[in-house]
Amino acid sequence: MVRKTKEDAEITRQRIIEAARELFSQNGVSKTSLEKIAKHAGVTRGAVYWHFENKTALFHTMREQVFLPFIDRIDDTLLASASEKNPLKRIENFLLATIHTLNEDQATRQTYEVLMIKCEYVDELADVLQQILINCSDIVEKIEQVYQDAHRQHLINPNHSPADLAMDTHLFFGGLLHMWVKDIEGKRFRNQAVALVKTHINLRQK
Amino acid sequence: MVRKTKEDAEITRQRIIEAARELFSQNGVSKTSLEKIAKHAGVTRGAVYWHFENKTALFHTMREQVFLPFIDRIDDTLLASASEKNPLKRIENFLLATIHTLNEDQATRQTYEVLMIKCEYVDELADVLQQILINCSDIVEKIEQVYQDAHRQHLINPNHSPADLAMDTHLFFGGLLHMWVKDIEGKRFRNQAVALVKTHINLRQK
DNA sequence: TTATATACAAACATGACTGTATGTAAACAG
DNA sequence: CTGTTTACATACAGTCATGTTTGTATATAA
Repeated sequence: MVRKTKEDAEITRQRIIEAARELFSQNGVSKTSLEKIAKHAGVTRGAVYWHFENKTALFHTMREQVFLPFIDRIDDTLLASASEKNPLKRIENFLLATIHTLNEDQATRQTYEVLMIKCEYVDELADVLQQILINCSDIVEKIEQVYQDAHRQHLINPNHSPADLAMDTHLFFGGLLHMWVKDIEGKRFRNQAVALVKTHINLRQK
Repeated sequence: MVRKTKEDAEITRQRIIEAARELFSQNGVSKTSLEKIAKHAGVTRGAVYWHFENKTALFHTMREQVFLPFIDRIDDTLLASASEKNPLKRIENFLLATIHTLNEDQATRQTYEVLMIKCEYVDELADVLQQILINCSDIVEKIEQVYQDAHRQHLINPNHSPADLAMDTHLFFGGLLHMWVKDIEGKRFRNQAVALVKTHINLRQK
């Protein structure tokens, strides 16, 4: 039994990605060989090299599987004024939704772990950093729009510019995510992440 | 010429550490072999193994060379009320001093880079994360003390607890440092890091 | 029905890195 | 002045990862 149907092949491909994600998050990207990934996925390196050019390509695919859907969902929670009228609440909900996904979805959690503390951004991965920076800029812009809403509705201190608030919130949340991921035992940050977000938003209120 | 005096040996040791730091920050920890480090330091692997047990030990030494002095200096800028009376200014100065060191001192800059985006926290390095978390807790505590000062002096909104403000500031700064390091071209964050710090502190003022 | 492309497994070739063991000349202690 | 230790350089052994090539059974298209 060698040749599989297209559906079977797709399943194999997914298995390889999952295996890579798990092993990356357990042992780091560099210390995870394609041999180990293949074995963990129940195939040989032949299969891995068939579906992916090399380990770097696998890494990119793993990242995209979590981040492309994430980017798509941003507008829903952040900019959808239909569901939540209060702009500050919308920002809060956006941040809380991310925390919630991290708590509930193992794939997302593992991927964040790999991206933040279990890979080295050099050579082929160096340009991922630029991608991340661009993504961040986009998010900051969107948060700024929501703060402008809040400004117009006189919900926040008029002395503070929406741009400054947005950047400050973004940096806060970046820091929080990093601490969340680093706090593997979960006793210092993970269990109080929600409270920290609410506090941060509360600091904006007049 | 083989045997060196103690001073010569210490110079060799320092050269090896410097070489490691530079190569780590260029190519990442995993892709930097002890052979390359030795060559870059003008010695052979024999010298490296004489001075350090292995690459992990070298990594720890590199980290400590930057962080032990950093921890020592914290109290000077942050808690020394003699030099700066205004608590909010003291926090601002502390953050700005760190940015300043990053801008001026190449060793610090490279070490931060390695620690944040060019190493993988697995196996022997996993417990470095715990060290980092403990350090962070200490810093948050100290910042909280300063915010308490500010609270007593009625410099900040009395509704905000010093503990919340301290944690928020710490997370903000963690996020800022990460973006600072990732922004290698320096056009998105590095050049406006100082302004971002000042804005953050301004947000606290009544 | 058959030719071809697919989806892998298996084998091959190569190189790099680590750790250790050994050699050695000079510094240093007595 | 001599024995010992120091501060390395050199040589050796073993493991492991990568990329490529080849083999092959079968799905699929024509």
